[in-house]
Amino acid sequence: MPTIREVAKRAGVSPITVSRVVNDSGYVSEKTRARVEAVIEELGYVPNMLGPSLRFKQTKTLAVVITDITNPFWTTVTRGVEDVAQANGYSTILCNTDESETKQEQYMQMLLRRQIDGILLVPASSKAEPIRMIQNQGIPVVLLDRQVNGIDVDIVRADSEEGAYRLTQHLISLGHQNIAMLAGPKDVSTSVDRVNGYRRALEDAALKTNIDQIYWGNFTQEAGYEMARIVADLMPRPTALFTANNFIAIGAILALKEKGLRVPEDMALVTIDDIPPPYTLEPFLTVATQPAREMGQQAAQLLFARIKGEDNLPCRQVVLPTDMFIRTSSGDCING
Amino acid sequence: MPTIREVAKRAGVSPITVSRVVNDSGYVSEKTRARVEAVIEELGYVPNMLGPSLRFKQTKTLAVVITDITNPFWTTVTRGVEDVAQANGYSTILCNTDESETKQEQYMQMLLRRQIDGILLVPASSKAEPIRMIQNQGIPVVLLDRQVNGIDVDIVRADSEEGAYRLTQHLISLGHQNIAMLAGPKDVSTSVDRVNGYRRALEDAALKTNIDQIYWGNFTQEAGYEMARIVADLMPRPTALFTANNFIAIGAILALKEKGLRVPEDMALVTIDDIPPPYTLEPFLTVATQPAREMGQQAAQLLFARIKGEDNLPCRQVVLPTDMFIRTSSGDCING
DNA sequence: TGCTATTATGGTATGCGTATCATGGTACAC
DNA sequence: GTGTACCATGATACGCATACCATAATAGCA
Repeated sequence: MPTIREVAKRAGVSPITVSRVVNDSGYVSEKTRARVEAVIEELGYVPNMLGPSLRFKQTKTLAVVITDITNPFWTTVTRGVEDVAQANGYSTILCNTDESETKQEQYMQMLLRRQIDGILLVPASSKAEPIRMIQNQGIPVVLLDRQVNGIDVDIVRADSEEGAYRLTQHLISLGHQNIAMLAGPKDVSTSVDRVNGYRRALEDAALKTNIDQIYWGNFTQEAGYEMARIVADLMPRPTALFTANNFIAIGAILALKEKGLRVPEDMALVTIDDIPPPYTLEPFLTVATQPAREMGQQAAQLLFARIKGEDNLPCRQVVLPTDMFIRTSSGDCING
Repeated sequence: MPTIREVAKRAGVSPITVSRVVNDSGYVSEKTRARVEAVIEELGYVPNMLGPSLRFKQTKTLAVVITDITNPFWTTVTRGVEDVAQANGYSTILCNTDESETKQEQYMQMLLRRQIDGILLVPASSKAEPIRMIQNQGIPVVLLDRQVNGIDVDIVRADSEEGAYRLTQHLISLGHQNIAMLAGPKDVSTSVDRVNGYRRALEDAALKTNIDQIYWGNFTQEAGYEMARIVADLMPRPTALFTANNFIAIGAILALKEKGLRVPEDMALVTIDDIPPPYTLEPFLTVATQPAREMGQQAAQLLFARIKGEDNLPCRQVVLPTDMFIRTSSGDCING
């Protein structure tokens, strides 16, 4: 690995001249440029970023910290981030917390040591402290998808509340009066938002919201399975299910099937988040989807605004609309 | 962002003493340690890795370069890499090439500039040149999943040939004599391996391999759809399909359905790679799966061996067995 | 007491690219 | 000839943590 000095020596110029050739900055005569470029080629010189990074305190690196790297939703968000990062000459480091606070904390330490320029974070917990810690270090942060109370911070998220509202409204418009909600965790903002949207739709339709119709669980297939088994045995049994994400939906459908209940004939079903297209034989879920890639892009843009010095602006909240697709799982009008 | 010097000053010691406290190395009296730790806490000091990275030419960072970040197979491989990296105190940078040689090249440049310690690469092309370039820079590389001819390099992959052999054999054992293969690209080694396994099984069973029964395409749903449409119209129509991966399988099933053909009644089907569990309502594909996480782990271990100085050892090839799951898509014995 | 081993601390040099400032040359106008 | 603008190149210093060597104090032992 030759250094700029070796290249300079061989080309008979000073290191700074090589630097100018490499970065296409300042004045260099054509003759010198050609000679230097020849030597660079010959030695296979690649500049070492660490020098300038150390000197000028910027690594041109962002971090994206997500909660599940095997979930295409998050990796699609990450691609959105990369779109913008690359356009700005930045690279991204991707970190996977598995929803663990401890892992998140470890990654934060690592990222700070690496002098990362900014962090895009899907919080693994609803605690403000870890985020405050980063801010105290002077590192810009933008939250993705999940809100955290008690802290002033930029955030980009989808309008879960509105998406849930519309899905619920759709079920109501089909004639459903008894709709159960299989929700995610109580301490994740998107989960709460979806419950709120569901509630608001019921209230607007003057259907009494029965608190017992809301089942708090997890964003997993297993949780969906367990919750749906309970709902299936209720008397009277709800005629429709609102599941808070795609994994819950799949778990729920499995449980219903076991109970001999068909979707949508015996139980209509709507959900947030689609099954990734390459894995579905036939899209059948009526869903509200979150614009993953755009979320990543917008979040990265917000982050760059901060990095480039808009420190004093008040924190912004970007809320993107969901897309709704009415398919077969919600069934037809039950009164028709 | 305080530096070690500021901490040292405030604690009334030299920077090197602070370093010893932080890294728990050398001798430090209990009294001094306590004082330094208090100051570290007070100032929120986080060591800057860039200094030592620059000085000692190691960044404690690996890169994983994959071809599709939204494919859970690759991200699971990545988790395997992380398992091992973390245990060794290394971080990983994840790069996504989208199967593009240009993107791969750009990422390589970036990684070299960052003085990455080693690279785990899923080659976006079968060309040896990009890999040789990295090796020339003295950076250890281990290939993942795909072989590249004409170059001496470590590789970790699954035994696609054997997996394909067993799947084909299974179809033959069920009585199928006319089995079509919907393959991936001709220039990706895993694709070729799978075709070879299929051929070998047919030969061993003394079934004439008809070259026209092999359809080369892409590892995508669209390709699977197109190829299956052709096969469905053949006269005589094959009684079984071997699809080279899960996306091709799904595309093929869709096409067959359109043609009014049921799986497995009218057409048996086997494939390599499963549909990720959280997205299947019911696993029904008869598959040979590749041990993604283990592949990542083994590859990372190989890489660390190189990083830690086993430079002169000959290149190794780790071939992991596939797991076979016989489910409903391959159907029952057609002669029974 | 004198010797070595152990404990505790610090000074200096190092790695790499480039911002900043400085130097000197050429070309052109007046 | 002088002044000005531009072109071309270089010297120096900087950022941070730590390996290496040096120093010094104390403890242990004959």
